[in-house]
Amino acid sequence: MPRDSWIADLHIHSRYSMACSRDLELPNLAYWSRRKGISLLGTGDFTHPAWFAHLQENLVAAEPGLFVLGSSIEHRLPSSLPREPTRFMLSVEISTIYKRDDRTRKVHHLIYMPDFESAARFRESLLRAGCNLSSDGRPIIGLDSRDLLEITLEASADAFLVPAHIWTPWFSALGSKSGFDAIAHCYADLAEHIKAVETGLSSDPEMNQRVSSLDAYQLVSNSDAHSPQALAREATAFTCELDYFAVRAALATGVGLAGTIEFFPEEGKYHGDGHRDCGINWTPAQTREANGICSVCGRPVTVGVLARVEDLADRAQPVSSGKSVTHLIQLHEVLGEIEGVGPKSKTVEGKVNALVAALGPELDILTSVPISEVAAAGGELLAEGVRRLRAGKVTRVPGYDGEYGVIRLFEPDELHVGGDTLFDVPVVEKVVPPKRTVARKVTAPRKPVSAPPLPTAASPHEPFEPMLAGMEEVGTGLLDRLDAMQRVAASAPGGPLLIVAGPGTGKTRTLTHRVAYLCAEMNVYPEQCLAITFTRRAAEELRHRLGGLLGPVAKDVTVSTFHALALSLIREREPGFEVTDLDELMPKAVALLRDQGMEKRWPWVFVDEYQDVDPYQYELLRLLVPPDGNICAIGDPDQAIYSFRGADVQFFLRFSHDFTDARVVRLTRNYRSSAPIIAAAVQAIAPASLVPGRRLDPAKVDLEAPLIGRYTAASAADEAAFIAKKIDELVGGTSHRTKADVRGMTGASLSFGDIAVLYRTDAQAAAIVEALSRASIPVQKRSHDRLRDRSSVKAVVAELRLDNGLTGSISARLKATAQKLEQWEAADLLMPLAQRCGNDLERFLADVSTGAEVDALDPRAEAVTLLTLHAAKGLEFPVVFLAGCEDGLLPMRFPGRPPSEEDLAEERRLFFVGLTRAQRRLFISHSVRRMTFGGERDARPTPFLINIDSGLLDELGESSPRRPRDQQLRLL
DNA sequence: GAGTTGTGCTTTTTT
DNA sequence: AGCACAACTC
Repeated sequence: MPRDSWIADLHIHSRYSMACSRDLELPNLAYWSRRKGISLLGTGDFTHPAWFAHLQENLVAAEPGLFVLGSSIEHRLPSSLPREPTRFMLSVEISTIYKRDDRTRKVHHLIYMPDFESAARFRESLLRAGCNLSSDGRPIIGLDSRDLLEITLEASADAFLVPAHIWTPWFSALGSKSGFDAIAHCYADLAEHIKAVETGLSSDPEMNQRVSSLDAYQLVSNSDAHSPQALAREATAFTCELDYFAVRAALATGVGLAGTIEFFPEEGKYHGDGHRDCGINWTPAQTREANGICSVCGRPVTVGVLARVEDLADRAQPVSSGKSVTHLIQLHEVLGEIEGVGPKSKTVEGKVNALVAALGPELDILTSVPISEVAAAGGELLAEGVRRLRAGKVTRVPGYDGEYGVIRLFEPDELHVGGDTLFDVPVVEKVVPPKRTVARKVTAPRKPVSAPPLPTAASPHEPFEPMLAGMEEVGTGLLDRLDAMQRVAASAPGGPLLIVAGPGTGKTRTLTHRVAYLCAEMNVYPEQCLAITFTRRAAEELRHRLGGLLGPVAKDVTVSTFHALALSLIREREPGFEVTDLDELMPKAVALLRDQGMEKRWPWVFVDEYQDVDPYQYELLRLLVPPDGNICAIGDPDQAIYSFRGADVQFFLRFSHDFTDARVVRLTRNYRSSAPIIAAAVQAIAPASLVPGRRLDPAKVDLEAPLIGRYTAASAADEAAFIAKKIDELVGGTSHRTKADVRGMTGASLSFGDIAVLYRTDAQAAAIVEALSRASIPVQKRSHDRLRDRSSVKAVVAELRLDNGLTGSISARLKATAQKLEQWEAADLLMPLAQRCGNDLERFLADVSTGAEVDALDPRAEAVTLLTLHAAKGLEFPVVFLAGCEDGLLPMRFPGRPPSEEDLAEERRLFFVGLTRAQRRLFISHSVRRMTFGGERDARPTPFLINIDSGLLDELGESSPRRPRDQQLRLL
């Protein structure tokens, strides 16, 4: 290292991070930095609320963008150390877990902020995106890396991001398990903002310099310390000014960046390949020879950093950047080896203290203190050890599969008492091939590596649907992509048509293809078609998919919710009608149509979810369609779950009676779920099915399909803990390495967004949110949050529209309105849109009303979805947890009020809906005790389980011990 | 005004 | 069930 350089360690953690020492508080960090010889330390963990407060309380501003400890720690330090206080820089490591291109990605990032205000903005953006920052100092969030970078850059123009330990297999940008093949892929269109990468403990610059795509980046090293003692075990040396902006510039250009202090890469936990549990420790060549399969357990070995580097390397030899590289092992490890005791022992601690008091900072002792002085203070053996260390003459046993490697300075017999043989034993030379570095003077910034164009995270990955070129051109093959019964339904002639579509049988697909078929091949005009749904979401989905099939003419099809349709019919007859009570809309529309005669504008009417129509909606349909008219109703009576708000499944069941000569088509081929899930669902609904001869046939045949997991919990908290643990396994571990559960996941992998937890009542959510948050698993309760967001946005917009006294740009008016209503979050959300609209209020109002605009402004983090069974209808997830499957909860029972047969049947349908949301994995859980109706009581599993063949269920453990009462009964 | 009786509670979408 | 609250009665 150049003499005038200073040392920075810009990746550490606080006491609030998982598996980190409780001693990680600012005074201790300052103390240990001084002992180690660090001038600049990252604070780590600034997104954590408690640590953020601790930082604000204890730090005072120093050089631009840097801070120092407000209180003095000089009294704790020996006088041998320079009296310069340690500077701090706001830093945090963030773990992103998300899905891109159908693969789960887990990438760690280091983020730096120049001031507390920017850091606070950054925290708020993450909170707004739905991230949980409280349970771990290193938060796990469901955002795409690219989106995280965007949020970073938005928080401050001076903020920057450095990909962390880029080679580790499980959690990094280039990791073999869940990363990318180039840094640029990871950050997509924002990749140019990445200037430096952290090489991590298991790789050193030489290894990185065999990968030409990394030439574009400065290489930095940090300790990733989980305890104060580990500070500066790796570090970066600078020669620039000691301030945030100079450091940022040095990391961007290399000017002022002197080099790095490194582990011998073999010491890293993931350097080599192997299996820790099987005792297999292989070189990449050995792994290749064994085809990657562990000779002990037969499973693929964990492929380490060295192999990954070789995979991506496009040079046989490294091309040096000219930066200094210093390989070290820590002083306490050197002393531990010499003394024959543990590196964390009291003996070693005492020796280190004495050496620091005599010679100064640990790093100086290891790198620059004259050997004679080391010998004088620490003895000949230590001096020889340090001499060998500085010469790189060490023995290396590589680390693998999470096991640290071992670096030794001496052979065991050299350390025997007597010491005579010490200098006679040949020293083991470096194992790595001699380097042939090419000197390079220029460190000017280079162009980032070119990467193939990537879909950005913002663009949804919609399934490809070919577009019909035009109305006149017959869409040959339009129906080719349907199965036999879907085709029968889609191409049926006019007249009443009822499609009984079981879950996952392609209901929307069939409906959209029918519309497209009629328009493209049967001379039906799109404007003659009316498609009615219950929810805006369903309407949007229908519109979108029709657009994909029909192209531009799709917009001529009227797609509307029942309520929107009612409103427009009323407005045509009573211009200027304002929206009063939502419940009034349907009756009023029906009354008007009844008085004024049938509405004949749409000769072709399509109704989604027909099993959920209520008497008014039914009446409206009768007024839109004559008994022999072209009505196509689609739905599934076994999914009728809305009787509590007036829906009546009888309308579905008597369709053929209401509409003459109705054709009935049944869709039974299920494309959604695995065979065991489908079998269980059919068995569960059978006793109360409203579909004669109910059947569902799995389209996928997978003999490996996992069974349905069943868990008996001791309490609601235990059930929630089970769900949290299982989710951690399913995503292959969130922080520490968990035993991954990859069953049923051929060719794909899982992330948080693929997982849903369903329950009967909203009250159940609290325990689950609590357990998942504690496990750092991001969660979102659907609908609730969104509704709140949307309503506050609406309030702001309504106020903005009303207040004519306000003048100036929309953004200025928005600001004023936000102040008035104290709706800061909503205003923040709308601000970019407002700025785009300038002074055009109409455009602003129109854009807001589409809703999609608002959604697009709010990049939501991927998260496990929590929702009620009712809210889950129409959705599907690769993994579903069905929680609280207990008698009394599902089916819901009110004490003292026995449920009617019809009530029970609807609860059973709710269970059926829940089961059929799952694609690949389904977990059913119930607790033996549960709080209900103000008291905790015993609970039995839902009686609906009785109908499911026990061979389909996989008992995942009974956490509750047999109750004492039962044991006593046995004894009697 | 104090005391009594009755009701609802879960699920939730729609301009 | 068991509580909160509204609508009764005296």
